Amino acid sequence: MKLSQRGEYALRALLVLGMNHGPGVVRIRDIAQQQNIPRRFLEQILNDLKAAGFVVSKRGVAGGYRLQRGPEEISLADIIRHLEGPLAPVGCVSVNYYQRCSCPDEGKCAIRSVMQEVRDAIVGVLEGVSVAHLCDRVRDLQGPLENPLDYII
Amino acid sequence: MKLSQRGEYALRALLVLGMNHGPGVVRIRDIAQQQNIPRRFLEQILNDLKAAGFVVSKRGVAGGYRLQRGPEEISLADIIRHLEGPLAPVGCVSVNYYQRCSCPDEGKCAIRSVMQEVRDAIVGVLEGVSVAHLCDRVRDLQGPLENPLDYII
DNA sequence: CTATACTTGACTAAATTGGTCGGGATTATA
DNA sequence: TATAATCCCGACCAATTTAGTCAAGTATAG
Repeated sequence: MKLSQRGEYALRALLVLGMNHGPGVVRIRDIAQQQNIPRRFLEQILNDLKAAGFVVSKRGVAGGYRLQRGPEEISLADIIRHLEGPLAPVGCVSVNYYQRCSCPDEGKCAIRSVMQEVRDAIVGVLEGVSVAHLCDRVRDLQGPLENPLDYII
Repeated sequence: MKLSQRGEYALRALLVLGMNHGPGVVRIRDIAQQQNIPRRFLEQILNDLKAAGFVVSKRGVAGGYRLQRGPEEISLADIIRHLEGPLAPVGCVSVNYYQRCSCPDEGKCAIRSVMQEVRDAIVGVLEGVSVAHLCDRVRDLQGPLENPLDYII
């Protein structure tokens, strides 16, 4: 698993939406400014996240984005799988994006058995962290803030 | 961490060299045939592994390759780091290939803290497995063989 | 009506991936 | 010493991915 720039931007955007979760909606422009993400690129990314059902949008003047489900219900594993494809280091140990490899017998492939362990280790971490958890970490890491709107991500 | 085709070929080649470790030397051609790797491509890869000090070569008629150090002394982490760069999913949590990211304070970045855990999980597995361990796994997975030269990788 | 925001799809430059190829240097052995 | 086998080295190439940009369209609050 490797996180591309696009993937990192997506996580940051979702985290902002998580921190501001509620009935209202956050503008692309604000996310882009706060997180220093090229605006046009972020448009593309959020559009993709919308198509995938992670966020919903509202158009027009007071428009913007909001998480579709609650932040507790979105795991980093889900997000990254959608953005980057397999979490596993090789296709032949991926559960969601399995791809047979060229070795004659996968059951007896030593390299595969190690990669299996790597996959499990990665997935173990990422399945266990939701957007809500991420928000908690933001609060923990930053301690008590003077101005509660000053959080950094 | 994602393993490219090149990386997988390299691991397979090193595993073959591990299985045949001794004073002698193994020809590129044999490795390529046994593992179904394009010969010219494998030349390139082994050359790289040689420059990195994982293997040594002998030129001329009875030439070939052999591991430079003992198979117990080469960890998969070392190999993959050399072939693919950082094991970490993002540069800002990589120990050996650290790269500062754009967030204002890494110490307070929630995403980074998760990626740190992912990195540790990956490294934990790969540091713990050497080429010798891989060879053991090959033998374990394949059980008692009729012909001891018939092992598959 | 109009300014603001999201929407859609095309486009692009640069880097990475997965190789191929030609020819040169070295060496065991006949 | 000739020669065939083997490694060595650098250039080259096509396809894919990555990180964006851009233009023009659609919806909507005020």
